[in-house]
Amino acid sequence: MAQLAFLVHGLLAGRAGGQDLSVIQARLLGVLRDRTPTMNELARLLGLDKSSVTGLVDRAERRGLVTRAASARDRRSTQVVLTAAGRDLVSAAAAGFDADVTALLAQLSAADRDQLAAIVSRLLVAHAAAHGVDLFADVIPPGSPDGR
Amino acid sequence: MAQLAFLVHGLLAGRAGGQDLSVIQARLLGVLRDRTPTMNELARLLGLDKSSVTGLVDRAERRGLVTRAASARDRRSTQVVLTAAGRDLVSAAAAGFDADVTALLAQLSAADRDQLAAIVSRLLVAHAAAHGVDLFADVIPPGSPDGR
DNA sequence: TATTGTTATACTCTATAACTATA
DNA sequence: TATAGTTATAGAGTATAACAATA
Repeated sequence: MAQLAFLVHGLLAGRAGGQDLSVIQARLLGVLRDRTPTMNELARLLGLDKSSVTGLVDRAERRGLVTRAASARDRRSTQVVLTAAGRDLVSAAAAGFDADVTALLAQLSAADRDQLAAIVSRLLVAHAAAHGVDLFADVIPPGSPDGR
Repeated sequence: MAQLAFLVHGLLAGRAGGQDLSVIQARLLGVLRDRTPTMNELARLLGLDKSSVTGLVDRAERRGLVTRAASARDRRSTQVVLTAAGRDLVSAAAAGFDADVTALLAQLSAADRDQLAAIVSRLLVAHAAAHGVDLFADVIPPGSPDGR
């Protein structure tokens, strides 16, 4: 299991790196694909301290991948928004990662592939049920909106 | 697959962190459990630049987890050796990780567990065969000498 | 000349603590 | 007072380039 985890993690890191992104930068952009959270929410989503998020967003903004926008409702808050360039980058990384996983699974028989998908799905559901509810709903790594 | 990879990776990071180890420090100690490689070999095993390994070993040595020993055959070389304290630490982390994986898999039926083990094993073998030979033999994360 | 390891340097990533502005 | 975000600071982890010692 650990070997598999390292392998898949390595595929992700490789595809992120192909776009000159670290894994955490890729996760940041991935989270922003369907949300415009505040800095605080981003810290919770990524499991980081808010000061870490400041630096993370600073570097992404410097590269033109995200922008900060003033919040309308609370003048203390800042919303982080993905730019078109950022969206292109994360989409390319996600597509590559999906292709990698597909290629990896292609080495199994169709029956094995189906079995694996079913068992892994049961495992994740059981784990989510055993621990808090949506442990995963908000921490989806880029390239896996469909759970693949 | 990505969710599972993140989950297992998180278990590993948590158990390493429980011993005040980063994942890379845990991998360093894990690699040293059955080897006394040179700095150069360590760089290859961990996939890092040799200058990165210098810093990694410096910090581990400062904590008394590893020692540097002059190589007998080549006076340019340094061999890195796990101390008793380092061995205790990595063993504790490995045992905890194994327990976590066992607990995770316990949520599946025995039949699913067997199926999963068989399929993952086939997947890793197929991947290793498709890419260079022992891609994994030398990059075993701590806690998984048995591939579990 | 080539190789082993370290050093100098620079950057990313992370956290804690102190601070500013707003609520 | 409490919260949102930034800044100051410190440290781990990483790489590139230059270096010393040895082969």
